[in-house]
Amino acid sequence: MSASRHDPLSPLPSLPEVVAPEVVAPEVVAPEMVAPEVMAPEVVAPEVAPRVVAIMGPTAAGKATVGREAARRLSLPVLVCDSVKVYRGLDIGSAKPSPEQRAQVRHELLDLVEPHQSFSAGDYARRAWPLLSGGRGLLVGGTGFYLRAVGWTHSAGIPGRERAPDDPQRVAFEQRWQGREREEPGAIHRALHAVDPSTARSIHPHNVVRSLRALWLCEQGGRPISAVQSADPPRPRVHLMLVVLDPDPDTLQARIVRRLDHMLAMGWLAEVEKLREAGYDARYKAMRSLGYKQLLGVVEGHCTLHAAREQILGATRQYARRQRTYLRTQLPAARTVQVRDPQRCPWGQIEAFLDHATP
RNA sequence: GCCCAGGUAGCUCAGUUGGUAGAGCAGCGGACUGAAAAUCCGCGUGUCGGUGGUUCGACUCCGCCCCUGGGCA
Repeated sequence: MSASRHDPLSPLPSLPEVVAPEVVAPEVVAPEMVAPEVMAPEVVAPEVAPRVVAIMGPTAAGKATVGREAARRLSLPVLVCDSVKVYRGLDIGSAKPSPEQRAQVRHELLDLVEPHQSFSAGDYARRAWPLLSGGRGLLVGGTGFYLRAVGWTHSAGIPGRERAPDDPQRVAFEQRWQGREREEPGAIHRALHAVDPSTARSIHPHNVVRSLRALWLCEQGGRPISAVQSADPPRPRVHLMLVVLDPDPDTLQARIVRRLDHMLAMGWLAEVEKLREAGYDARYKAMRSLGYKQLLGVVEGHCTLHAAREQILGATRQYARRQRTYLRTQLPAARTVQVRDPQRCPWGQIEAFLDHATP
């Protein structure tokens, strides 16, 4: 079971905290054991892996404020880890830092692409790695999946993984299969089961997005993706300290409501109108982000602003819950601390972690 | 005051000829290998408005009362 948490090979490992120079890291695969194209080119030896503090947490937890304070204390730029803030023009709804805040503290990994462009976790990781070359890094954001892409190598050597979602060949492949799925529901998952039973078993048959993704990877790799993955399991590439901002539920709910109303007062709806006038509608993934999708409905006259506000609130709570689950279960950092009160961040621990073993 | 239509899960509503209830949304939990603010999965005891009656048995039939719409005065 490649993607199953029951497979002992599958859980993400984290780097050992102390690495003596003579110890050979178990994660580093001997070159003669694998074909060159399967080797992850970016594998780093543990002793030179960057030390990264990631301030993560559910939406509206107050990450940005803590992140800026951390940046000042640690003299590091904020590397924003957020899958919506990478889009230009999605400013108010994604709660991007203001120009004043950007003038005070350096922010990176914002405004990387236009809303019609595709952008993946891999793209994000490739942009983030050069910014860690100093050996220390501060990531701040809510997209755990992007942090995972930065912190661990994944499935090196699969040709398809480098192809963007809007690659013509990939688009043709997906359209062909989606057509078949419409005629014959379940066709994609059955096809996946035929070529890669163990991956198919780890994906629910109704999850067409992931089934299709896996099928594409099998097709591109010319063999089951589960085989590729077990030959090349994830390896940690940074020393990660995870600081999870996790306010109590009532506080978070109140903050979510307050922040949404603030965004609306700042002109979020006008921002969506402007984007739509520029041709960006629900066809584009960026515009299906939380809140943008609902406000697009208002702009197009399908629903009232009042109704959209209620829907956004509900969707935001659900999203916050998913974030908390992800951070709790999917990111085995070398060290994890939970912070209930953003005023009481363990700065001493964070500084000690960053300084430890830094050349 | 009279007539009609309703009162069932937090909300909107189903409930066939009587056998003590179930959908959607909300809520809660979970999965996650470069589409992740996406995608997907799981979780349903609620004085069936109240009360008296008919019945072996009432959300269901009958009486009275209360509440909410609409209509007539």
